[in-house]
Amino acid sequence: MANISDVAREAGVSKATVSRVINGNSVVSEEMRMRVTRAMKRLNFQPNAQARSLSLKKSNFIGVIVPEIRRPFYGEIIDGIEETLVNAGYYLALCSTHNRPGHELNLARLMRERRVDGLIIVTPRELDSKTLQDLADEKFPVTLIDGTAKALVSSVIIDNYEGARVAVRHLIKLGHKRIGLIAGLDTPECRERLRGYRETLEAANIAFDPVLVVRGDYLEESGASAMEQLLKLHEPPSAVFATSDLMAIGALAAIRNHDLQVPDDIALVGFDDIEPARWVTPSLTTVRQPLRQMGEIGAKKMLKILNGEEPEITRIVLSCELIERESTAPPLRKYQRDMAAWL
Amino acid sequence: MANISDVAREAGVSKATVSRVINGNSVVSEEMRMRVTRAMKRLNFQPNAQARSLSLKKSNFIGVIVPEIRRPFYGEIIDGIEETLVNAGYYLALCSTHNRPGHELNLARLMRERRVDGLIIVTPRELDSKTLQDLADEKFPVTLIDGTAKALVSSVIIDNYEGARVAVRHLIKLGHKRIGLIAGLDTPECRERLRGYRETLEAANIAFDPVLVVRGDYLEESGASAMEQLLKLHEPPSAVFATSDLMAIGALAAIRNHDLQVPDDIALVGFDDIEPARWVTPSLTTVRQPLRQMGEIGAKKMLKILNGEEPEITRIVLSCELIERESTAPPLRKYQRDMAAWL
DNA sequence: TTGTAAGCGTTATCAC
DNA sequence: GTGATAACGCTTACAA
Repeated sequence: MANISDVAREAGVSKATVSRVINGNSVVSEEMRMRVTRAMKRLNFQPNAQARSLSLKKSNFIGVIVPEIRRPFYGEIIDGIEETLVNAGYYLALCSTHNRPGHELNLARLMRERRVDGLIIVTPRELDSKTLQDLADEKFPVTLIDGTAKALVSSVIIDNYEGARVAVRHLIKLGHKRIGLIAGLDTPECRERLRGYRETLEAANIAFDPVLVVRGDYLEESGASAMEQLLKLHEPPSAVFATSDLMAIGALAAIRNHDLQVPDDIALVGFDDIEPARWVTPSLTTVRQPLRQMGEIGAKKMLKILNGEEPEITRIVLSCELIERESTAPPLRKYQRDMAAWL
Repeated sequence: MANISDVAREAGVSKATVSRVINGNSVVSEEMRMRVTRAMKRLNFQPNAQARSLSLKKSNFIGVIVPEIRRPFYGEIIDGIEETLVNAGYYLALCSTHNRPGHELNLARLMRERRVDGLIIVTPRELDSKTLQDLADEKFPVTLIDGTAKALVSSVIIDNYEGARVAVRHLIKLGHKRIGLIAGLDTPECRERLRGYRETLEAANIAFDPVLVVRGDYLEESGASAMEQLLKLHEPPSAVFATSDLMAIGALAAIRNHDLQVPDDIALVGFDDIEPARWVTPSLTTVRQPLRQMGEIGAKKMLKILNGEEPEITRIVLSCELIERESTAPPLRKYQRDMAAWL
């Protein structure tokens, strides 16, 4: 493949002139410009962005690290990042930890060697401070999406506490008093949701009952087995708040296996609002996370740091929104059953 | 950040020696190795992979171009690609066309300037030959997943004809005679599925009725409106084959809106077997595409080309598998209704 | 076994 | 305006 020297020779000018024509920032005479342009055409010249990066000390690549690519939850975030970065002339170096905890930081080092200009890490976990702090100390731009770290890096998260409150408040308002919680991985995010759950109950004078709290791993299967546990209870809940839609979908299946109905026998609220939440029957009432927007905001923050506009560390907290669908209703049936018994 | 020269100075050796220690291929005396290693530690040296690439004329980046990242269909493929490539020491430069037809080739040029070592293009469409052929002519490694092109590049696709046959045969075997088709975009892939549909019907002596074929765009909404059209027919189908799960899910909603039941009033078969196919009610009978595997195989082919093992152009055709779930059944109800009328 | 020096393909700083 | 020339940070003949 032709390079600048080839073009320079072909056009009978210096490399410097060719470079000026390519970048179009310096002044070049019209004649030179034509000669160079024509030579580039003839040789089918394509500039080597890699060499350019070496000289400029800027690769225009941003490393993006996610736990998993295929999960729509992350796909949505990545899509938001991608669109924002590409529009600004950056490229994505994407890699996945395949859910290995702590692997983010290995990948971060690798990406760093690749000389990415910055790093966007998407994770539900709390990251070990050391490596991250090293990066921060070197003034290397890092942005965290969905995760937390003690290190001084910018982050975009949602208000998990408030998200949980909204969900539980909704159930309480419908008349539920015995409300189960299917929690996710033991992450700061989920602890916040647990706190939201607990405090909302207590604010409504409903005693917190640890037996109603079961832990899953955010995925479908764990939702099903958590629900199984709740159904085995002496006094099962009339409503359940699952801290991910996937777990809610699993719970739905478990409930159905017991020949019970959602929402009449058990009301169900999810979290995330991934697309399939609309597709299941009954469609899921859930707490929407602005996933795509989280990606966009994280990417925009990165761009600002890269442009030197806003080097300060920010912690952006987005709020969630309750999406009411068919999986929640007042605890009707039970009353009806009781009433039927009275008559 | 420290570079090789810094390390060389710190260790009191030449750059060449440092380089040798880093790459570990040449023989270096134990003493030198120690001195260099210690110097690297002291300076917290991280080699610049970019400069290395420039020298080696090899970036270890593979460009991956997809229509959309968030859609599980592509997510699954990307995940397969990612795992395979990362295990082989490569990195992904990912970008999305955001479904703009033809945009693949612009991105291909951009990635090429970035000096990626190869390009994996995921697309349902037939690509314009010219640009692709240019790349092929330059011996630039390109692999196509799911798409086709007249140009001479390797590709991984599924047997769409056979996939459609399997689906339609299943419906015929159940006793359906009036079978609708919700087709996707007008791509070679979908034309094959249409052909499979048509020829399977004809092989069973069922006349092909163009009124039963409606076109969608593979997405949910289009499936719903296509189904609406089919339901408006004077004589609606008793079974429908949708060429994507997303369209099948849309169709499901439309059917339900008309107070009809799946599978009793209308049986439904999808295509793809994305995760949500299992989650909807009734769960979808569908034709499984080995998505992850397609990504893996495409990536492996790329690795082989890169290693010079298998430069020939191959066209790998994977077969699909029918996954029977709850959305298909014999056209029972109708018979029952007719029988009821007789009594 | 180690060092010297040229090269990878750009950009940027100087002169002219 | 244009052209030498020195970086950028690494690898690799070739020499010693």
